[in-house]
Amino acid sequence: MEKTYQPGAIEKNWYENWENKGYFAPSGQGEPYCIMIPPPNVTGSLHMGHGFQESIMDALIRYHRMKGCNTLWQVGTDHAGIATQMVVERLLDADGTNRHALGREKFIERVWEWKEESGGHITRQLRRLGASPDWSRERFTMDDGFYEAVQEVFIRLYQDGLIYRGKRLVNWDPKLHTAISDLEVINEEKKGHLWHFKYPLTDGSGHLVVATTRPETMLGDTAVAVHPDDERYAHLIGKTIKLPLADREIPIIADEYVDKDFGTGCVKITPAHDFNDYEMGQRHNLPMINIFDDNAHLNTNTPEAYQGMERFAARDKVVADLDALGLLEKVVDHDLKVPMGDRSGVVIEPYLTNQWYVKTQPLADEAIKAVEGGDINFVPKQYENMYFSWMRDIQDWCISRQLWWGHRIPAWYDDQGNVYVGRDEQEVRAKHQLGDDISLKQDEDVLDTWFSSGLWTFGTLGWPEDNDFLKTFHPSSVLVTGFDIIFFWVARMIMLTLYFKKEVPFHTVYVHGLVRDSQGQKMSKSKGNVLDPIDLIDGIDLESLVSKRTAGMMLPKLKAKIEKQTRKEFPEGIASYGTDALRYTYYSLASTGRDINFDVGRIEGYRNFCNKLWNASNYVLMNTENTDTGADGSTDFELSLADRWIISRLQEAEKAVIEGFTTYRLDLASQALYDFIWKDYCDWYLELTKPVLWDDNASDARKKGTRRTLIRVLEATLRLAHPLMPFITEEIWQRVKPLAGVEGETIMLAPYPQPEEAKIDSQATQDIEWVKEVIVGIRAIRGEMNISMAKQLPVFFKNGSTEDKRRMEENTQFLKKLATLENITWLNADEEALLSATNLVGKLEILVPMAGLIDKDAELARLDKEIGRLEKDVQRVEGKLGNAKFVDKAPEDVVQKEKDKLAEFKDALNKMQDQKTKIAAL
RNA sequence: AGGACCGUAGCUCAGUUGGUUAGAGCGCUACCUUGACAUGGUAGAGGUCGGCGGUUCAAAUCCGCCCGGUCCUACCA
Repeated sequence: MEKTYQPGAIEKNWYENWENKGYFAPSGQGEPYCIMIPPPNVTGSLHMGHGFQESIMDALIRYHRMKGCNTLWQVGTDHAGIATQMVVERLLDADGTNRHALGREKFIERVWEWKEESGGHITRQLRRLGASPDWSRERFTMDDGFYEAVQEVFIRLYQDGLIYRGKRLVNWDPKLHTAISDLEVINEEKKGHLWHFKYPLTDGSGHLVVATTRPETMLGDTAVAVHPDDERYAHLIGKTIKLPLADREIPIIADEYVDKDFGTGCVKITPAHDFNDYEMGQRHNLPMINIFDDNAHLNTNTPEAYQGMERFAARDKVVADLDALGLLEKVVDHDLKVPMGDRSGVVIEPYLTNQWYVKTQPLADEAIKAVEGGDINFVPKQYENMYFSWMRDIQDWCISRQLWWGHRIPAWYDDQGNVYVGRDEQEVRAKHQLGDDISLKQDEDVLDTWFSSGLWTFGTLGWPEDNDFLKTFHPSSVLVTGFDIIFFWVARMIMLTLYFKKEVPFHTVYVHGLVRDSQGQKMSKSKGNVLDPIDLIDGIDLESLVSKRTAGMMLPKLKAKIEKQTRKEFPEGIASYGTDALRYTYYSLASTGRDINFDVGRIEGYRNFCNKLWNASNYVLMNTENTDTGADGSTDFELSLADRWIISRLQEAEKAVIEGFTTYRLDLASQALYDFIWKDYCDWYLELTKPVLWDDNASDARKKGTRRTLIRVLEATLRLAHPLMPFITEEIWQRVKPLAGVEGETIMLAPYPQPEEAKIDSQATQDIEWVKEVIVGIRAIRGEMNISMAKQLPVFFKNGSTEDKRRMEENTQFLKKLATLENITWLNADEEALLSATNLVGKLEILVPMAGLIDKDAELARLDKEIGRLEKDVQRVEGKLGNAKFVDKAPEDVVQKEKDKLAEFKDALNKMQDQKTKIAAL
């Protein structure tokens, strides 16, 4: 084996081997276990959040596969309507053309071309993470088969009266020229103004003052509203306003929505350009005057002077014009939230358009019941509240998008504007007896991408066709996802799946946190704090990292800042840590749904952990290869105390890791495994094997027992660790398996370890704990007295029990080797010891003679420290026991424990004080 | 405004149904190249568990209030 662990050298080979051999496919046997990947955006590349999510899924999948489940991990990507269309439009732009010049058909061809070239990027990266999905079943939301499912769902929902078309106010993106959902609108806090305008009353009796943050919309005002109980304005209700500039007469109405205490208490109402005003407009039957075109430029419903103006230019002009008329009362600074398009970054307009909607209430009712009734469980549980609160206040879902890339809506219109929904034009004609003389035109719009991803769990399995895969793997077992798409996706999957499949899409939703940088900042390109998981795996030099982080940066100032920050944080660039270390870091931080702050210091620690495992395995192989390890099943071996102990500890480690998997606490699983490998197996057990293997007098049976245990515990540990660190465990396991008497082509398909109660040996555990305490006690004296580890010491044991004596006799060789002892002498009660430095293991005194080794003052200082500590302990416990209430009310065993403790502390204190007296008298 | 989550060592994080001396990794200090590993070993320093109250024999843990942070939802035009 290589002297140090070299991840790059093994990962690629093993991955190709696994994939080529088809190990990722379901076995066809055992209990079904299925995860559907949340389809990453096809335009995307793998970021830290994906890395985290995929690593979690892969661990769960590998764990269940090894447990013998019929395991399917279905992978795929999402066509991402807006994002993909934007990417390709940018390419066209660079070529000096655009989609309109190309035409719809050619444009879509171009998108497909692009998808073929670039769409594999993210799946290639997924492979680098060691992900083990069934690649043969990879799906894309625009696949033919999937399209059938999407179409079917649309048609059935339409037939069932759950899809309708309507003219409503939507979130309009004036740059992308499409409706977008509420969830794609980000409300940003902005500093703005509140303009106060005087609106003259028609009867000439004066004016009232309205306040607005959006002056340009006044051109579309169709009322002014006041609160019905507002005495200041009661006399105005029913009168009318002469709307300036637009020169229209509009009513003054009363509505409880108005807040008397805000601004002047008078609100201008623009039903076509504000969601609240829209509702008020409906309540009062107000006309809706749309003042914008698709670009949010002013249209012909506005006075000629404004027509064609861009919305913000129009704002300035409205303000100036009103000011010129003496109608601008004042302008005050005002903080407000501005709706911004998530993708386009421009201000979103509430805009009246014809759109398709899903009537969500009936679907939501069922979806709520599924979670309330426990058919679906969220982990952690608190996310259920988030889900409920959204579901209970759900709005109808606008599913049409004015894009070209996506699932085109299967609806046709005749010249009269009648709409016909069906699979294709022929079907529509046949069904509605429309002759060839009637021209039909398909709806230009496509469906919201989330409409198709809502069918992901069953659509990917071949629905509407009813096949074996669908029967076996649906509902899926668990959905692993971030909380940020619970509304976008999780909720919609639950609604649509319940409606069409009459069953839930998944039983458990495991919600993980967001990956942030080590400071808790969100990773973003503009902050320049993005880490690429692949760079953590392969490493990257500083210059490449800097140019990567600043690529495409337009602002020189920002670019310089990011460069500086990057050079400071990674002066040496990023080292190559390997996939397993990256994955382990994710797991160690994957506690209950909270965000994780990714600190490069952690990954370095886990790279070291991989190296530790590598080198420990090297030691094991060196000592077992070409020897008899009992691989043939022979039983002529004998287990040492250390062997029994490590086997026992292995059972407990297995329990803890399995517990971590079943409760989705991969941080606890990884911690338990880490501690077992490093602290139990490497720090103690490997050291404890040396006195046996290197002892010429040890029996063959005992040596064989030790070698057998070394290799078998390692073999089981590798299987235990495999779901978390697939590559290194496979590499080592291949060498270990013949020596452990294990068959199998790959660790991936080897059985997962099962703890056996019978192998838990508390006697061995207690004995080894004693051995460890003795060794640590001696080392502590050595460490504090600056005695070299190389110096062999004589030690004396005094005041020990018969149990101590037995343990000493049985473990002399362990103690001598691990504490570097010259000899151990047991002193009977009546024997006087040499003047010594002392440590206690229970009542047993461990004595290291001072002669020539230990300075009197140093030992006195050490004793003082120890005595001080014990005095505090005694004081604390005495205080507790002196409290009558504690003694009366606390449970018996707790009180007894305190009493035992006190006795122990007092005994230790006495012994230490005696020592001090003796040494001080010197 | 409402809600959720978080605040534990210099940093990143664990801490189960309240009950040993509150733990880990990184970093730090001292010593050590000993025959798996310096990506290592041994020993050690470092915490009034955000603050104040309360419940309890006993609170990092349960309850209330406050402070600080993150996020979500809804927003007053």
